[in-house]
Amino acid sequence: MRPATSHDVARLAGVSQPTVSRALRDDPRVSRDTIARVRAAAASLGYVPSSRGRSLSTRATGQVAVVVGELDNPFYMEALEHLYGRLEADGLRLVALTDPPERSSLTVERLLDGAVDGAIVMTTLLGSDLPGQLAARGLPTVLLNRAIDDELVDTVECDNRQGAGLAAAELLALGHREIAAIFGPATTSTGRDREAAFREVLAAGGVPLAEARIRRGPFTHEFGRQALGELLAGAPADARRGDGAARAAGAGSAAARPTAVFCANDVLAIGALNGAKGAGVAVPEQLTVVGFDDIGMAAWELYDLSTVRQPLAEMAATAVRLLSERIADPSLSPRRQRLPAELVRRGSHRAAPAAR
Amino acid sequence: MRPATSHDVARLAGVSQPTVSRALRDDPRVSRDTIARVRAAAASLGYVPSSRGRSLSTRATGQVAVVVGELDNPFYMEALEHLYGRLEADGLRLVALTDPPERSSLTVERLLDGAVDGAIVMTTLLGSDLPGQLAARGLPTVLLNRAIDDELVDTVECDNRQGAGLAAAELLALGHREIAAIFGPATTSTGRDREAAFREVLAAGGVPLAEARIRRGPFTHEFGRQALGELLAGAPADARRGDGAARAAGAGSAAARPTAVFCANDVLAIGALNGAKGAGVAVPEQLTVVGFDDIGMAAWELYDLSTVRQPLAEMAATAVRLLSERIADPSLSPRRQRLPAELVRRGSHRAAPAAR
DNA sequence: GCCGAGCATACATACGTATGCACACGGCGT
DNA sequence: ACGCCGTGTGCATACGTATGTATGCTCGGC
Repeated sequence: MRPATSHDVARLAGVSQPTVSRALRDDPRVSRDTIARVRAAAASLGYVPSSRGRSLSTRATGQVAVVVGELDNPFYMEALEHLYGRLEADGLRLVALTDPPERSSLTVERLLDGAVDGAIVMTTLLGSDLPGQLAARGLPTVLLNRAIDDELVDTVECDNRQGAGLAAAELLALGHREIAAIFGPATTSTGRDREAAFREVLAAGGVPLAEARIRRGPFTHEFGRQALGELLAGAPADARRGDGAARAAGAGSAAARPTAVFCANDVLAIGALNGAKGAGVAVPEQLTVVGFDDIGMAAWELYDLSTVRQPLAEMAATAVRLLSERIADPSLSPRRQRLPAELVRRGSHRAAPAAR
Repeated sequence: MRPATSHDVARLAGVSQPTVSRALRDDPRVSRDTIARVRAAAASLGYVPSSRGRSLSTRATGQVAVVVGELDNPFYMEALEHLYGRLEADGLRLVALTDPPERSSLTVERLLDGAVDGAIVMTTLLGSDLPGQLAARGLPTVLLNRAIDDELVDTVECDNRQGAGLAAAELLALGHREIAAIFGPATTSTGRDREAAFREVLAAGGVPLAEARIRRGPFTHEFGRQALGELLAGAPADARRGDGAARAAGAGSAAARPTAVFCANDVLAIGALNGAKGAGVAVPEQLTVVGFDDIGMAAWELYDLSTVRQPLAEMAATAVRLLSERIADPSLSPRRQRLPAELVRRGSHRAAPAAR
């Protein structure tokens, strides 16, 4: 019992297959009468048009790939949620794709095999040639939340430098001098830009960030948790996980315990909050924590995380708009949109203990 | 500049299109020589086989739909993660689909339009006819984590009754007598089964659950948060959100504050933990909280949630195995797998204050 | 009564790949 | 020298839909 095709419907309704195709799309050239007959036949056979046949014929799929990192990262999930709604409003379907770096060639193939009309990529690394490859092959592509230095494709991000500057200024204004930071990978534009701006504003305020007060690693909960433990223990910057000797040696050279820590995203910050709880350090009484993104969880009572809000809904809307425009007209030259960030003051930060 | 097709490759390599098709799949009937020539031509053109053309011809797509609820629910995300890996091992691709109940007809069409070879459905409601429809149309389907009463399709779930019984027994053993519960929707098998077993075991232990101590609602963080607030305030069971009069009246008839609350899943439990923090009630000193699922977040220090562990990795593996088997042989009769749950004792529960 | 206009439908074909089958070629055995 | 077989390739076609074009029909106008 194979699924019914438009030919089956045509036979039952006593018309030709093309007429079925037109009737179901309410083509004005088909008479009311025939439309009704075709619809009845289709319903009685439980006919569902084949998406493969259709897309083969029209060269369009109505699907858009969204390339994200780990699926269990709430930031990506919120982004997907926003994108889903926006794409749907444009009649497009979202296909989520994760991008394991070790086989990005597979990802490229999957994007270029005709299964999607366009791509929104959220995992771009700074040196990645994926955007270039996609653009060269004519696949409409938008980078979201991550940028590359070349202007090859459309890009939507928030102003990471401005946002990180807000966090730094807030810490300075609250009198913090013993400041630490958990940054993201330097291979990403978000990691690089947030770090650079945060350090610049601190330095301009006369409180340069010491290397020993910096941890740099993946945007994961576990790294935030571990990094905060190291910072509290005063482990030196070059102490790597599992290197017990270096860590022990570093403990002796510990500077004063930081009174504030900036985390380059909320996932790291929430990891840090959990790490603080594990280390018995009270937030905000003993430690100020500030994140970046303002994911939904940040507002939950147990975190109550002060953070730099990224306008994710607008960013998603913009990304979808740029993509739709480019699908409609692939010859557009690359555009870049940068939206402003905003500081959200909640309960995880307060004035430094020593501040007068 | 349109993407290259196998015809283009054939022309360049000086062979016929079918030979290209065979050469790229390393068909033994094609000579080493020709394979090399075809590969070179394909590479130089940047040829990527069209998934549409291929699937139209083979009637298979290598794609499996996974129907989940809200994307921001960490339980679904973890499930997707597990499923993704297992499907990949079987050479299958995962396509995530959310299922807005108000247009489940759209979901059905999307599943039957030939874009996927099978479906894993995690959102089934008890009375849903979606599984039946899919099965009737011959789409290999597996229900995961949710069951329906009819044996129409393959089903994989954990033993929700046994698991909820473990939680109830633990609370009784710890001397809790003032017990409350936040249950899931009665329209789901998980909601129904966990509630029924929890109540049965409590009743058998001589501590029947009072209706006023029960809240029943969606499996969301927000509902868990709100429900815990109501339970702490002693709001009556029939007090509905926004019904201020009923709530005020109920406050007078409040029984003793509960010493323990069971939540039908971890998302609700974490909502409850946040609600408790918001209400200034300490966990576990003043309130024991037990969840269900053991999602990754449950182990984070700030939650440290005691919960009933669902063997999600095994469930996912089983679901994929059943689906693969059914894709290979659609005539199999429906099977049902039920895996045991396990109590995970962490810091969110302890003996009742009054327990001797 | 004939012709043109306009409407409804059918015919032919394209989209890109996979596969059953036929066919050409060369080597070997007798 | 002839026929057989195995090997490598091409030919024809199928998959399901959409669309450009041709065709048949009806109706109105003169």
